[in-house]
This record gives sequence, structure tokens and C-alpha cells, in this order.
Amino acid sequence: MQENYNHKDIEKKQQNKWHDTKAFVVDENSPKPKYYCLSMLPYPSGKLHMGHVRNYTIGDVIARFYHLNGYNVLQPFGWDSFGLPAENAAFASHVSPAKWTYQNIDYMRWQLQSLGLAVDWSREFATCSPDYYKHQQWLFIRLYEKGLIYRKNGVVNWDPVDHTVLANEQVIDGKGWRSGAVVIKKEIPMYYFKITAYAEELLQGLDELSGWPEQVKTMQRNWIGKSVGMEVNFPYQDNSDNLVVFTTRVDTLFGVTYVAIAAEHPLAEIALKQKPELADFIASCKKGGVSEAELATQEKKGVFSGLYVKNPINNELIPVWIANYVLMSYGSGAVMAVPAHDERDFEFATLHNLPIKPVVRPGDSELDLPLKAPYTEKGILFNSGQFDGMDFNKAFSAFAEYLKQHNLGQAKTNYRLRDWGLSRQRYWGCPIPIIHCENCGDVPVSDSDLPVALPEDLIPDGSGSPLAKSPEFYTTVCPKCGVNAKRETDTMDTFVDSSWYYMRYTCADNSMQALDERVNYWAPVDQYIGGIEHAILHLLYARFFHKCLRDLGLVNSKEPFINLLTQGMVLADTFYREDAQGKKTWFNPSDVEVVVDEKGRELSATAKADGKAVQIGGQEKMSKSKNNGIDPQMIIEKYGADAARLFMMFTAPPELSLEWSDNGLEGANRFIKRLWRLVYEHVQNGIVKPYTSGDLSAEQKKLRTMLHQTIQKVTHDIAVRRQFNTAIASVMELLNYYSKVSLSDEMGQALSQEILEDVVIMLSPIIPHICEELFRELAPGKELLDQHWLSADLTALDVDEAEIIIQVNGKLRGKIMVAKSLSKEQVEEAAKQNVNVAKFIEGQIIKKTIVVPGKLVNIVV
RNA sequence: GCCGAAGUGGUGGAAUUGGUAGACGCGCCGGACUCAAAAUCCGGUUCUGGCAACAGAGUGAGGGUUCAAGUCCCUCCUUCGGCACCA
Repeated sequence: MQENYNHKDIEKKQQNKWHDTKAFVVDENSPKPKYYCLSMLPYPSGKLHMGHVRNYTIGDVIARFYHLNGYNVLQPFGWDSFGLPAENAAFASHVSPAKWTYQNIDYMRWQLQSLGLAVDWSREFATCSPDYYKHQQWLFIRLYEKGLIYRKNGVVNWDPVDHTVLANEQVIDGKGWRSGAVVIKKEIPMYYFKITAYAEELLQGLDELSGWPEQVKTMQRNWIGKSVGMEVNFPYQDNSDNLVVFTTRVDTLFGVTYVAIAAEHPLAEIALKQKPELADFIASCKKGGVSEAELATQEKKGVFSGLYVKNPINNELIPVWIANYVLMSYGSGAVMAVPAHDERDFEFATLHNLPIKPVVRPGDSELDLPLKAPYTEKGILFNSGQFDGMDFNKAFSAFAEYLKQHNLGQAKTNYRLRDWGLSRQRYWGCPIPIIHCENCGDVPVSDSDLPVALPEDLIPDGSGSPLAKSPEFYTTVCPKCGVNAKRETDTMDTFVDSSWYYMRYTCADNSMQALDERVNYWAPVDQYIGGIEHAILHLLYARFFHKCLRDLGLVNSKEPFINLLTQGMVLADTFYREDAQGKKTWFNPSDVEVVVDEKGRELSATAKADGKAVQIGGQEKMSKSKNNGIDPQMIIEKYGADAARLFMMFTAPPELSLEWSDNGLEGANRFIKRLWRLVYEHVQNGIVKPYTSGDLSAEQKKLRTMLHQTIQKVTHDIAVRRQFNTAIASVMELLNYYSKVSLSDEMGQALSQEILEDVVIMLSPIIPHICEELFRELAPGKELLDQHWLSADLTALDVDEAEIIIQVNGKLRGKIMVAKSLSKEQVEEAAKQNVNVAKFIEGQIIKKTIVVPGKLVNIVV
């Protein structure tokens, strides 16, 4: 065995071996139980970043752990390779999105392979390849036929200068990112998935997802936003039609003092005819982006439309206001306002001097009038005619009954969730397989004509979709009647690509079918790992798609992901200099020298290049804009993949954000070298059979107990808690003690052999390269990947004494070792004998004593 | 604005079911080895007082529940994620 650890040789050697022996290529013909471990597929942005390294290391640790536990583990990999960045890169550097994307994929695949992931690369695919998206188009047509896709108008961000639709992130302060023009809301026809048809099932299904973090389920519940209420009709003044509003607080109907409608509402058009001066306001509502964050933070504005509707309960005339915060695409585009009992309405009414009419009061007191703040609790009705004195539930049914009888409303369950608009006016995406025919309307492309191939040689110019300007693409004939027709030029939202890819991995070699029976062997995914930023959209869309595909008979499970782990971001220090204009130049942490005080606090920093001061900017998410990215490739070159993996797993639990630290990485590397040396020293003394039985010194016995406690802890931390940092810490503790105990005798050598073999197996999911190498030295002729995960020896865990802590009034006053056989009373007595404890209870009256067996005694005086 | 998290020594974090706050690592301090340095190894390291034993304080702020609170409840502050066309 070599004395010194050389990561380059070892890692290359193991990776070649795994590749040559197809160690992680799997199929369905295994007697072992299956385990599908999946990390979210990356966007091929160009280079691997530390967030990827973290994500894929977590997945790999879990995959390797289950492999050792006797599972048939599938860990596939692919690329989410459609999307905006390729178009932006193409626009900037005149390379086609296809070329840019495929180059990125090749480079990143090479980078990933140097991480030593236990991935079945034979199943790899990119979502931008026709082999993938032709099946997606086929699925689209099936869903279209089933009525789960429909077309309607939707609102988008429109850049009036560049004549293009902007993504929300391309709208900055209400202006287009390139043109700087004020963005306007524009209605265009789009296709929608009817996700609301599954709202209830998506909501109910969350209750069964016990392997998902509670916070993610809560976010999804709130996103779906089920509310039980009523649809109430407010008749127009001339009775020509009704204004329909949805409310969960029909009990406040007598308190309605105005209604607010969207600028696009049909009633607003009627108002405009009678009152032309509304045009300016209606136009101003169309300014700005469509994102909810922008709408919710903008100043709330409204004008009186000149029209009135009738309150259905008492025929009172209610003024109709046009407001910028009501959007046509949300609900019915109209809300009833009850300023006395709603925060937003109260604010708006106060601003515009609208009446505030209280109709609900607390059960046990009167309201302070006039109201200084809205009373938003459910209470007892007053000022409400025949409904006076009713509580919320009674009032709700009474109003429902009344409105229904008079044909003025009905009970309704509403969801905040809206249908999923899937059309994108972009080039680099999956073409929507629809043909627009003057005779036949929207006609799906015939299955035999799939894929509708995306031309790969176009280069966007920043003004609208290249496909819409490409007659070679859109000119076609109607599949039904054969006349000249036009292909749809919109492409699909990239969330569609990532909504079913995890199923495609199970049968990626099947070019004839989207999915085959193998999907039911592997799906659902047993463990899914990805960023918390996907908590709602991606994960909800994938759940929706899974249910759709189930209803198409393509898969037989209900949910896509049984267990979910959401990992945190990777942060690093930022450093900058600011010029006179306030423009910041960011310095990469690797180009900066930090000065610390005697306690290690950061005092100041200088650039290595010129030795002059730079500002310390704190920890931020690694990004190009802050120039604080650390290149994983450099780290792997210098320290090896194992050190990078160990650092990532040890420095923080997976869910929390992880702060990059060069020193921390050095620490991880030190541990790896130390592990190597400990095995080297042991092997120099000669390998022996691992300890099974025989007399050990007291210290050795304690060490062996610790080994088996460590096995228990590591197993629990990885299998149940998915908390790798504490698993690693406990192995470090074990090795710290191992180094202190004398093991030079025959039994000691056997114990040393047992410990080192077990440590190498326990750490192998995290640092697989070095562990395989060390295992070969410790157990020649055996393969680590063929070993079974460890189980603790219960006899080693059987200790007969326990440390009891003694508190007086909840404060720690002493510790004693007691035999486990002692009764509660005996333990209590022993506690009182403790010298230090005696000081605190002497002369005091003992009110109460709490004894927690095996743990503590608390004496209350 | 709305929804969801997080906040613990100089620092990353640990404390798993309400029961020893600070495991493990980093940094720093001291020592060994060395001509010297690096590497490595050993010891110390929450703060205050004390030679020490020990005592007091302490988990973003303020209140509360409990024999006992980092952990549960209420109010607030700060930071981060998402908000439907970034992925």
C-alpha cells in the first residue's frame, strides 16, 4: 500500500472501473427490490456550479447507500435543455441555441463524470432532442383529445419597442430589460392545461405524501388555495345582465359599499361608452408587467365608472369602480368590497371617501364606531335585515338559501390555482403540434407526422419568435381537409419538459413509444432531490402530469415522488470596490486576501493582484453577477472529488444553505488524508480477521461500544434523517477516540481491523473513491460494492451504567454514574448525596423531584 | 403585498421525542517535531469573575406556558426562497 494519498490516480482508477464493469447500469430483471433515486435535471448553462455539485452529491450518497443495502438502484441523468438562456446566448454571440446547448452538455457531462456519480449513463437524454420531444408532442395530442388542453386569451408582458413578449424576469421596474420601454399588458391567444380539473386531487394527495417536507406541502396547499364560498350576482341597473362576483364572506353582503372590476371587464367597456374620460385610466391599468408581485406592490388606484349595480339582497345601488388591482384573468374579474370587514377594501374606501358600513360585530362586545380598522373576524350579524343576530355559519346557509331561491347566486368552491398557460412565443422550445386550418379550426398533427421538428439553425434577433417569421416552418396543409394551413408557431413552456422526464428515464431506449411497461417497475421515484425554489411550480406541474398520464393509462401510480429532499443554496463571500459613480466591481474570493484579528474575525481584505483594499460584501448566493462563484473543476483538480463531496456533505445539513469556505475544504481534505494514514498504519502492522469475540481492555471495550453506536447513528442519519453532516461528525468522533486507545495487542489489532473496515463502508457513499481503494487494502479479494451495509452488534451496545445529570430548580448542579438496575427512588437518593447538589438543597424544603430514568433528576426546592 | 423558511461562540454548524446548550469541523492561542518552514501530531478555546473548585449570564428582540424552553404559544425585527414567461 502506498504511504501517501494521491487523489488523481485513485479517482481516475475507480471511475474507469465503474465504467468498464457497468457497475451502475441497471435493468428490471433483478431479484432485489427497486429504488429510484433522482436529482432534478439541470439546465445546461455552460459549466457545472457548486449548487449542482451539492445536489448530485446528495443524490449519489443516497443512491450508494441503498445500493449497499441490497436495492436495485436506478440513478439516471439528463438535461433540461430548452429555455431562454440559449436564446439570449445566441442573440449575444450569434451561435445557434442548438450548438450552444449541445456544447454545454458535452462539457458538463465530462465535469459530472469526474464527480464519480453512481449514475446509469446509458439512459441519458436531453429534452431538446427530437427523440424526447416527439413523445412529448404525442402526449400533448392525447391530452388535447381528452379535453385537458384548451385555447383562450391570456395576458402577457409586451415590449412595444422590441415587439416581443417578455418573461417576468425580463421586466425590470415595469420596463423592458433591453428597450427600456414601459411594458404593457397584452392579450393573446394561448393554450392551457386544465390543471384546475385536478385541483381537488392535487390538494387531497398532499395528505398522503408523508415523505415530503411539511413546508413544501403547506406552500402547495396555499397555492391551490381552496376556498368555499358563493358566487353572487349583482344585477346591472338596467337588468340587462349580472355582475358575477365570488366571495367567501357572503355574510357581509349588507356591508357592500362598492364593487371593483378589472379594466378589461365587459362592464368597463360599457362604462367607457357612456363616459369617454375613463379611457386614460383604463389605458394606465394596462401599463406595467403582469407578475403578481408587481401587481400586489403597486399603488392601488381606481376610478368611479359612472355605473351602478344592484345589491341582490336589498336592491341598494352599488357604485362600480374600475381598479388596477383587479385582473380579468383572476376569478371573474370583479370583487365585491366590504370596507368594514376587509383590510384592502378598508384602505381603498378610506382613500376614496367611500362609505364604510359595519354589519358584523364580535359575539361579546360592540364595535367602536366609527371603525379605525376593519373587523375581519367572523362574528354576529347586525344591520342585515332578517339575518340580524346570526353567526357566520347560520348566516352563510341563510344567504345561500335566499340567493339560490331568487336565482341570484349559488354556493361555489373556488381555487386560487389557475389553469397552466403553456404557450410561449419563443423559438427554443418544444413546438406545439397543432395546425390552424380555416375550415377545420385547430387540428392536432397526425401521430405519423411526429415529431414536429424544431429547425436547429435559427438565430433569434430579440424581436419576436424566429418561428413566426419562418414560412418553411409554419407553412403546411391541414391533416383533415388538405387545404393550405398554418402551423402553430408557439412552443411549450419548459416546465412541460420537466413534468414527465423522470418517467422517460425508465424506457429512454424505446423510440416507438413515449412510455412502456418498465415505467411501472421503476416509478414512482423513491427519492427526489432538488432546490427549494421548485417547491411549487415544477413539483405541482409534475404531480399534475403524473395524474394525467395515469388517466391516459400510461402509468399506474398516483404520485410521482414518494420522498422529497429540498436542498439549500451554495453561498460564498463577496468582495467589491465601488467607483465614484457608485458602480461596483466584484472580486472573486480566490483573488482576495482576508486579514483577521486574534479571534479570527474578518477585519479587512485586499486584492491579491494589487494589494489594495477591497470591501467585504458578506455571503451571497454564488452567481456570475457577484463574481463569487467557485469553479468545481479547480477544486476537483486540486483536492479531488472525494474532498469536494465530503466538504459539501459535512459543512451543513442538506436543507440549509451552505457557505463555501476554502478552510473548510482543507479540513475535509485533512480528514481524508488522516483516514488514509490510519489505514496505512494498520495495514503496515498486518491485516487480520475483524474482531468477533475475546477479552478487550476497558478502553477497547468502550471503543467497540462506540463503534456500534456510530453504526446505529450513521445508519439512522442517512436512512431516516438524511442528515449527512452529523453522520460524518460521529465517524470523526469515533476515529478521534480510536487514535487514543492502545490497540497494539492481538485483540486490539482485530478490533482495529473491524473498526477500519466498518468506517470505510460507512463513509463509502460519501467518499466512494478512496473508500473502495482502502477497502481493497483492508480486505484483498473483496469488492466494497458487493458488501452489505452494517448492522450494530447489540451485545457491544449493552452497557450497564448511565450518566445521570442532576438539576436543582432546573439548573445543572452535578452528574453521577449509576447502574441501570437502580430504581427511581435509589437514583433520587444517589442524586441527593452528590456533594455539589447537597450544597443547593441543604436547609431547603424539597417541593418536588422529577426523575427521568437514564437521563436526569430535577429537584425543585 | 401575499405564501414558506431561517436566525445558536470568532466561524460553519450540533442538540433526533420539552430534559447536560455549543458535538464535529474551521479559525485562533500554546506546545512537540524541524537548522528553518510547510505538513503532521498533542493540548486549550461561549462570555464575565476566580489560581482553582465553582458561580453568574447566554440560542435575533420582547412577553408567556412548564419542575425544565434553542425546542411549544403570542407579538415584533432581520435575512433568504416562491409569487404562475428564469429554471
